[in-house]
This record gives sequence, C-alpha cells and structure tokens, in this order.
Amino acid sequence: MSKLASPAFETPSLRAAGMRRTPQREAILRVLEAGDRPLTVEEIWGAMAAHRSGLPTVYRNLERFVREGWAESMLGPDQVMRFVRCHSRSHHHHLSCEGCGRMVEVAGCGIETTLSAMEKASGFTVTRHQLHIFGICPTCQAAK
Amino acid sequence: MSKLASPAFETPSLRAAGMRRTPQREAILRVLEAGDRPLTVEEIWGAMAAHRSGLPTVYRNLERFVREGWAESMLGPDQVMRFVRCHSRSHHHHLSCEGCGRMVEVAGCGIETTLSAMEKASGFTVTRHQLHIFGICPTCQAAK
DNA sequence: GGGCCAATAGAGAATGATTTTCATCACGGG
DNA sequence: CCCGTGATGAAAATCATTCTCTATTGGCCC
Repeated sequence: MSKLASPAFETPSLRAAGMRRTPQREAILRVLEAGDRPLTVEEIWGAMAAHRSGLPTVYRNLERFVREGWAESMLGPDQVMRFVRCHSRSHHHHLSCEGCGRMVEVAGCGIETTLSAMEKASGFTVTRHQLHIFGICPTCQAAK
Repeated sequence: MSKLASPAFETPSLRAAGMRRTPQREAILRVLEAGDRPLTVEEIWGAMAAHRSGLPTVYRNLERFVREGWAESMLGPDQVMRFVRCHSRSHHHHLSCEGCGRMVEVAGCGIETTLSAMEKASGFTVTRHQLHIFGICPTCQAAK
C-alpha cells in the first residue's frame, strides 16, 4: 500500500483513444460509472463536485464518449437527453424502469433473425438498430 | 357520384378522438400522409402552403397526434426530431434508410421471445419497447 | 526536469428549437 | 343562428446546446 498504490479504477483508455487524460474527463466517466440510471447533462455536471467544470466541457466530452462507444445517449419519454456508461462495448441493449428510471444492460440481442427477415421483406441492407425496452423493475413491482 | 360524394380521404377520426376538425389539423395529417420519410417540424410547416399556420400550432398538433398513436416521433442521427404517420396503429417498427432518409414500416415484430427471455433474466416486467432499424434501401444500394 | 505545441477547458454570448401567454376566432351541439 | 369551449396566431420567453475566443495544460521530446 505504498504511495505507488495502483490507480484503482483506471480509466478505460483515454490515451488509447487519442484523448488526453484530464481531470474533467475522468470525473465525467466516474459519475457515469457510478450512475445506475441514465443521467442528464445537468445531473452529471452537478455530480462533478470537486472537478466542477463548465457545461460546455461536459457536453463536448459526452459527445466524444458516445462516439467512442463508451456511453450511449437516449431520449426518454420526457424528451430529455440522458447518458449512460456502456459497460460492454459489444452488442447490447438497455432495459429501463418506468418507475424509478434505473437501467440495466442486457447483453447480446436475440433479434438477428427478425432483422434478417426484415431485410428480405424490404430489400434494405440493415446496418444498425436501436432497441430500447421499458418495464418495471423488481423493486418497483414490490413497492406497488 | 352526386354532390354527396364521400369526403374522399376522410381524416381518421379527429372527432372520435375528441378533437375538433380544423383545416390546420387536416393539413398536417395530409402532409404526414404524403411524406414517405420522417419530416421535421419545419418541413411539415413549409408543406402546409395553403393552410399556412403558426409553428406553435404544428407543434401542438404533432404532439397530440403522437399521443393518439397516429404519428411517431424519432430523433435521427443528426439530432433533429422528425415525425411520421403510422399507417398501422397495431404493433410495428420503422426501418429507415441512412442514405435518403426514406422510411418503411415493418408490420409486426418478431422479438417477443427475445423480450420474454429478457424479462426472465432481469426480473423486469416489460411494458413496451422501441426498435429503430437503420439500413440502406434498395434504391440507394443501386445508386452506390 | 524544462520547454513546446496541440489539445482542451472556461466564460460568456449566441443560437435556435420548442413552449408559453393571451387575445381572437371558429367548430359544432343545441 | 347562438353560444361555449377548444383551437389558432403572434410575439415573447425558455432553455438546452453550441460557438467563439482566450487561457491552460497534458505529455512527448530533448
């Protein structure tokens, strides 16, 4: 436990992605990491306490993280944009609770066959898809 | 073919939905009906030529139409909100071309089994889902 | 370890889509 | 044909997001 203690939660690879390692970026990632539900820009900004930065910086970086596939943005039923950290960069979908907003990531995707059927029927070449699933989480079901 | 000729394209049922039948509403629906791709509010507004109305009216009515399930809103990759007429009020999904923006509606949905698998795995009770599929339409594929 | 340069952050203003306000208007039941 | 209520229009207000421009700073090089 010397002063050489490892950086614990080493940021994925800001560097590897060609980005400089700044305290703001690490703070944003940390906040996203801690959130168990999609967060608005203001929520993320407000949670950055120590490293409070300018909103433009939050916007700029979130945009970049989304581009890198580290986070995903989604427009909820309330028309507000929210961001979540993608724990997996491989194919997955999000399942969010209409009660508390909490969200879980569902690995994989079982709709490939559906998609290929659609391709055949329409003549389109499918390039990508977004699937957002809404429901009530176990906790909210119990609270009901 | 008397002067009693049916109102041709009778609006779905503005009245039945508790809405008054106004020229603005009919114009908006007509524009949506004619569009073969998601349209922005400004595009819809601009296409209302004869019945030019105020932008707030377009917004108000689109919101209502979406609520009634007659249209659907979607945020494209360019972050602009667009609206499409749902030809079917039954379950369906949209497949849009990343080349020209044209969109087709795919009847049905083959992901029920996937969803129920997710329900079991997560403990959530799934209430609804959104699936947006992107691809290249036959025309754009040929043009390539 | 210090210096350099491009990348990045900050502040504040600008932008622009969407919404609100409120007075006027018109659909449609009686 | 009249009235009450819901709808529209015009203009202003909102407010999230973006832009501009300058000051910082990360981190590769020597």
